[in-house]
Amino acid sequence: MVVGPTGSGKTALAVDLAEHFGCPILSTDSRQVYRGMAIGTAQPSAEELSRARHYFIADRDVNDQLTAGAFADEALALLSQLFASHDVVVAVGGSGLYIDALCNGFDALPEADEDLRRRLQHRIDTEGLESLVDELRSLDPEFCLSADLNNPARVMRALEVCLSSGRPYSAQRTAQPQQRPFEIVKIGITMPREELYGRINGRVDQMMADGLEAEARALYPFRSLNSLQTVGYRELFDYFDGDISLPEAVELIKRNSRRYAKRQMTWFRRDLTINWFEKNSNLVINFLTKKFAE
RNA sequence: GGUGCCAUAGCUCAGUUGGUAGAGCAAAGGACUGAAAAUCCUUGUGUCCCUGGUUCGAUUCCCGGUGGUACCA
Repeated sequence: MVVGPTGSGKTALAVDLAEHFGCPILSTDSRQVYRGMAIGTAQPSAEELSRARHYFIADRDVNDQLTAGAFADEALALLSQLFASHDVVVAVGGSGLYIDALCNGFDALPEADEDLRRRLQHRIDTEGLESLVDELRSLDPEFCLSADLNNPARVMRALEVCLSSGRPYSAQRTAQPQQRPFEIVKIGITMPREELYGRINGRVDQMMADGLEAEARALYPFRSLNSLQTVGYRELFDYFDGDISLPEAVELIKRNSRRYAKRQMTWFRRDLTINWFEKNSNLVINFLTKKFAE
């Protein structure tokens, strides 16, 4: 499994590994799964796609929302098939929660409930977040002790679980990693911050040259979908609305990509099972070959 | 060339009636169990342009310099 911040060169490394080990690639990216977002999400190029069989790349409509839990279920089912004919499968992507769901699994909590979420969101808009926090405090006081009660997404999810299961959220969380029927070796790509930011900025310019604006224009009607809450599109939607200029939108895409990369690094840094490498396919291949021989 | 104005955090600037300073943005650190490229939390020491003077004490006042800017020539 290859991880690392956006723009670090995960895709290229994954293709090299897949080619060397003669295996398919499973993407663990929450946005590259959608069709019509090839440029903005930096999906693998046609050339890269031809060098290895890819899964979870551009294989669903933007309306067909994938969530972390559903992804893990689908990916596990797929992996059990793939491992029937392959000793190795390369997974690659930067979505920390998706990776966690796949590697460690989630506790048996209720899934997202769209209707309930709409109602809760409406209450936040009309009564304020504090109203939900008060209710959550009565249903799950323990969770409120350690939770980030300023975070609407967290409060809503916790309340959603309490309401739809009838039990406190905190009582249903075990933080117990689940066993997987395969061994996971995590490879992380790292490089100096300055170099990474330079790559990210350059890649955004390249995306614009490749036609990101037209791609975003085509997705504009779907802007409210979760799949379009994505760096590279939201900023251009604001430009289409006339709220900002095109140069401003491009600058914001660069800044938000940098911030995204930083959040990814924060996430990955605490995973002590990751083996970190500078971007160099041969070193990684040597490392893995030795590892697999054990 | 002359005159006025400006010079403070990476950037844009505020401020100190003389007691070494603070906002926004950028940036950094962190959190994360079915929205996760989402969402949220925390963090401000900087030769206050340089030399000299006045003063117990100057980033602040004064002389000179340098750079920028506007107007006049």
